[in-house]
Amino acid sequence: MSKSRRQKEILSLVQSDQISSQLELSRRLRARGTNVTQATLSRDLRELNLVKTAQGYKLAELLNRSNGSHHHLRQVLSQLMTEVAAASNLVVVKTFPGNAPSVALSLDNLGWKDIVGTVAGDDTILVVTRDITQARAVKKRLMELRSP
Amino acid sequence: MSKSRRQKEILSLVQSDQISSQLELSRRLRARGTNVTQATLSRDLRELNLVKTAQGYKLAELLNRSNGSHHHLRQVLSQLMTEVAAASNLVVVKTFPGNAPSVALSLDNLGWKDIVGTVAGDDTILVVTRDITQARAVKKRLMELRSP
DNA sequence: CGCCGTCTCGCATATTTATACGCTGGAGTG
DNA sequence: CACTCCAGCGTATAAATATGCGAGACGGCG
Repeated sequence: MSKSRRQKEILSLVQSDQISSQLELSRRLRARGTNVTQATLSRDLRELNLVKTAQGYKLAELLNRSNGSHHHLRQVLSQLMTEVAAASNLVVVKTFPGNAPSVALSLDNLGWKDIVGTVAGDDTILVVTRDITQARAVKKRLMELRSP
Repeated sequence: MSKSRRQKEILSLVQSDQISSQLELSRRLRARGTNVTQATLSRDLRELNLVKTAQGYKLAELLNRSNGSHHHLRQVLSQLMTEVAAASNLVVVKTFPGNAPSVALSLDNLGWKDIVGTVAGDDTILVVTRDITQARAVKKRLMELRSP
């Protein structure tokens, strides 16, 4: 069985089931008639850009969609935000240097309907809402997020 | 030093430098005055949702952006696409069952300017282009991608 | 105060992953 | 054909990661 065929099987296995070790993957493949050692799988996984997560191996390209568990977003947010202020219909979020882009992405992913969009610099994010009231509401919720 | 302070340091370290093992992370933290064992880091990394990639530990939420190396996208595409056909201004891409969403995402990420957008079902993707000519061109390039 | 219950963490170790090395088979070349 | 290369892989093992267990810290609560 060719390398490419094997890698296809790996991708489809990994996407249908939760595989959490290379040994397990090796067993599953054997059950399907493909016989490889863990060493080869280690190499395959790197080539396919699969990463190990708490929920098994995942395609790195897909991690955002499949897995946007809010818990982690909040975890990240609470760790990286340093200040939150409202100004007119904007909320200004300060972060540790360099982390604004990550935090902004997390904010986007929260899916809050009163967040119209975000713009991130290096350590500052502008969160755009529709009006002053929404800006205050967002600020409030972000503050609560910081110290649960 | 509190757990939360330590986790903040981990996030910022991991985002500024390339850290590829927990031992290395432990050393870097020690240099900054934070002293922890590998075991604790293993737990921290899971809580922070950091995954190990060939380029070091990365925030799972960010993997798309930081790391969209086209090589891997193409690898994924070539593995999962089974058929490509053009129809009017659309390109119809067939994939292995269940893989259409992944492939569609990869197609989006290619950044081809003649791809207006994609819609994915379970094993079929509609790729929308502006006209017949673009559809043919996209089809051609996708076919080449499949067998290099 | 004394007695839980809960967190957090280190230690030791089990488990998992990566890799150095060497073999093999097929492609390309003269 | 004979020869060289090299991708691909297994074996053995090194390296890295996860975890069972218990200790200490801290906050209620009677």
